Amino acid sequence: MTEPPTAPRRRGTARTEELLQATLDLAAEVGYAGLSIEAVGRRAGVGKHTIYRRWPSKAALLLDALSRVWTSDLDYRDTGNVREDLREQFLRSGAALSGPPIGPVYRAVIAEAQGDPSLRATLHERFLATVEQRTLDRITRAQRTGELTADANLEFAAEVLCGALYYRGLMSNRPIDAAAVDGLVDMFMAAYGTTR
Amino acid sequence: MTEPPTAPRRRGTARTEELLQATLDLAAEVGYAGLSIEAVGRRAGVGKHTIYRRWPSKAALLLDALSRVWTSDLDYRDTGNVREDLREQFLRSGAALSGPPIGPVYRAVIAEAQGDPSLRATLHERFLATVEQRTLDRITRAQRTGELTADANLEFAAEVLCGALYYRGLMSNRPIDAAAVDGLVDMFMAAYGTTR
DNA sequence: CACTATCGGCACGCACCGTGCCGATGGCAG
DNA sequence: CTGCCATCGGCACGGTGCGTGCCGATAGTG
Repeated sequence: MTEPPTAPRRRGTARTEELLQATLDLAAEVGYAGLSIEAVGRRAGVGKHTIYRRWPSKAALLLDALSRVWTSDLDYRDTGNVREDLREQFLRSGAALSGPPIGPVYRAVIAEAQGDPSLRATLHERFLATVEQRTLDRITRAQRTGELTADANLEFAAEVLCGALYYRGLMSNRPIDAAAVDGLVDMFMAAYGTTR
Repeated sequence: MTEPPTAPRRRGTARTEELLQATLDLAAEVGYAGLSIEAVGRRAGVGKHTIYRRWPSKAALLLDALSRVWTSDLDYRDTGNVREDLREQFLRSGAALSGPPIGPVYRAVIAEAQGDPSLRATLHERFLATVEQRTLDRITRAQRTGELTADANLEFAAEVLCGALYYRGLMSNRPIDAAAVDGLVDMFMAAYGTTR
């Protein structure tokens, strides 16, 4: 993503990796509060200019840092049981969302996005839409295997599932625990499941 | 709320109202970007101290300003048809969330809340929990009239409904249009509706 | 009429953003 | 090996906003 494979590979590339890692470390240590460009620069022993040469804004840096640790939490399992796969995935995503470094960085991106519609669009495209898509893929497979009804509108269902999860994790202050995930998945399965 | 009926009614009370209104006006005019304490003070012709004597932080001011225009959008109708009542209410809430002054102020509160867990709790108690409760009330009535199945877990359902709505309105950049609301309500009714 | 709380105005210290300029450093071409 | 030049870290600047402190002016109260 941030690193073109055939780039001229000057010493800048290594610094880029260090800066992204420093951002994540900082998020893990001091949380959202300390996630400023200056703080990242201080921690990495780097002038601000070195950061601004790579990312046009604080939000861009945070987005890149987020994508560094985010993708690993997106792979749904496929055991043949949708209910269990969704449950397991939601619990895993919920735990990742709640803790460092993903939680603080995600929160920082959301805070930045509130004042910038284009950033909000980018956030949605790069992360939320991806999560929705993976969810849609999984439940579409379930529909094909007969676990879900054929006439279900799964596109909106995927958005509702992810939306409810992120709402609880990032806007509400309640934990994404087993009870919450069960309530969510139960409603989904009650709506579109074939095994009553 | 902010104005006790039997307050000693010094000149301070009138200023409080003016300041809340100035905050809302500012949100409607310049949006999220201009929502700073200093800007509110400038607009109202008021020293910052006059604001800080009333609210301990920027977030507290925004919360009070929000509750000034928020309550009017919470009254569900009860026509005897849950699906239609939910639909109508979600479309109305969605429109309110998208435009000024509620939209910008809400976004500002959310941005502030990302860095302050206690503020996040307050936001949830004062607004999100209220919305969920009203929704729960409405669908509980529907359950009693037989429109919804008796064994449905409506508490989580209410959270899912509101969560999906707020997710779309505040985190995603997609509009809360009829298609989205229909998809949401359809899933809910498919899960717990009795009229198949 | 005097008293006192509140007022608007101004300034401060702090933090951060984003930019400009500097001399130093290190990788690459010749 | 050597010289070149992009990138580097360091520093300073102007701008904005937060939250606080101090000032003299003002307006309600006793």
